[in-house]
Amino acid sequence: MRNQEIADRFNEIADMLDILGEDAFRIISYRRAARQLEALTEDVEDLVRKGRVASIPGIGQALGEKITEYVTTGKIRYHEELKARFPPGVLDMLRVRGIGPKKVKQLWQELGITDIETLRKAAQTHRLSKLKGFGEKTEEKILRSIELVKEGESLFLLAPAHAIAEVVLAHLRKSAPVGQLAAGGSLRRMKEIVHDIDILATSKNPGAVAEAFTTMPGVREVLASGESKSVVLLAADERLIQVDLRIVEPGSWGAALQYDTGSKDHNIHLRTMAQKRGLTLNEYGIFRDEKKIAGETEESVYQSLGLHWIPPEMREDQGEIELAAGGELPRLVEDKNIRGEFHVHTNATDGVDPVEAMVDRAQELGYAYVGISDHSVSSTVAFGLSAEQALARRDVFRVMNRERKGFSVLFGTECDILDGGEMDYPDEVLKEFDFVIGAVHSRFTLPIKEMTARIVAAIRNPYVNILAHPTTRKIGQRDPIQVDLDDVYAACASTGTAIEIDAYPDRMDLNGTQARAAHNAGCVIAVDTDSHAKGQLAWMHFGVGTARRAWLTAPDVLNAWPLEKVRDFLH
DNA sequence: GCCGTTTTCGGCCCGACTGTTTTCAGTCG
Repeated sequence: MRNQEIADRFNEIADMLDILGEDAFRIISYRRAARQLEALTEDVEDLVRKGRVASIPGIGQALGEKITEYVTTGKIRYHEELKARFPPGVLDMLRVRGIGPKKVKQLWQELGITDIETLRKAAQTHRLSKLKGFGEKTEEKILRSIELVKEGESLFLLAPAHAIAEVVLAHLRKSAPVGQLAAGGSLRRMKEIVHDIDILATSKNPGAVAEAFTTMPGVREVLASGESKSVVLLAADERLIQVDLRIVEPGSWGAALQYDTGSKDHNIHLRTMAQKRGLTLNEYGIFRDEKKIAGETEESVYQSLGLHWIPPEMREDQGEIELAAGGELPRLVEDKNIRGEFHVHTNATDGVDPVEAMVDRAQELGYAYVGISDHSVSSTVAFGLSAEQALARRDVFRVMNRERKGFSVLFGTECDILDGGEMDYPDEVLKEFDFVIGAVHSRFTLPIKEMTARIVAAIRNPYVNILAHPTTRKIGQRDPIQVDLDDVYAACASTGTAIEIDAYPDRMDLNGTQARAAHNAGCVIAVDTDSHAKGQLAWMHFGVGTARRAWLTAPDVLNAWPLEKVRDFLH
């Protein structure tokens, strides 16, 4: 998959054209194409082979040719030519908050400043204030922003970001005169990575809400503060996360929530639709000639455009608006549809809680069944069990099943897939389990052909029921393995092997885009938490959110099935 | 640079906050 590489180059081209002061709409086209490539479910190389790149929205003749050029030659000549005109470091300056393309151009051409370090020194010695449009405050702001750039790119996992948002919401509910209150943005769309937190409130006294917001505990920097919008940097998990607050009148709640939730492309699509109908859509409502015709609820906004309400997780402009227009939106899986899960560890291997505690929690969550799947022998760092140790636990499961009326505990294993695709336990051991999860935990750097063959071989093992965390990525720590996911999906579909959305926060593997492709290839999806402690079973909410980003319905999700049907599938 | 039940040319989503300006450009989302 080279989608991201091409997206990065398109974004760089856009940055460079921006600094050069080229036509703004051309720049928008590059950025939009980059976003489309990042969200694409298919491998762009496949599309090139099939001559279908121009089928991607926002990709026409010129960008299609550049994509084809990159796929065939590994570079884009236009990108290289542009880049040769820029000293190294110039584009980095865009990462400093408050510095945009116009200021970069001024700094570079009028003062010869071409990197962040020189910029810092120039600000300290007040050389910047000589420039038109720069003043004392701008210098101070630049110095502070450079410090913040060093505190790391803000990349937050969904689960912790969700927890931070809950704290902010609780604070505002307690200490500010708010009416309605919610988090929007990519958090509400359940993206596995979020860069900031968007909070939306209604209030009759916006000033007081903004005051409570900008002075709440943990605020390190107030970046903006006005009657309708405030932005702060909040210290959380030993880093800084940007939190935006927007305050509107109750009558604009729905329009503002819709606006704040995004995605950007989804919103642009809606606004274009509104425009064609002679309407204006903004965060305050839908207007016909200055007269507001909708906006109090999200439903009213969508309805006035002839659309059904679209679940936030689907709002990526990937065809959901067309479905909503035809009344053909899928009925997405919900938390309450989940009847159990399969990927749960205990203190028999690397979990912290005993099996009884994990099962208790599963019952408290209202599940009908839970599968316990501790590690196999080769996972030495996870204290994997020998075949004898694993099978010796069967009696414990028999007792639990006798004692717990109306609840079933399934006896499983998360069995390593070894280098050549053979399983870590022999078949005569695997057949003793109620279910087997296959997983790669070693040799992550195999070349794509070997890795694909290895995983497909495991999928073809008749005792393997579920493929766990298929790409083995750990967000921010380990890249995904090189594997042909299309081959993996095809193998899973043809053998009746489920494929997993592992909802462990730094895995989220498959992610929504991939799970949608797996589903389209005919795979059954299992949503699991990979819990290593009882509190982690609650992460199912984020797994379900990811399943919803994949447009899955309850019948598409293995653990939303009744137990009898699950047993049939496992057999 | 893209795109088309008003268009193959002439449009392109819409608004808030800041700082440096005397009415607005730049930045950000």
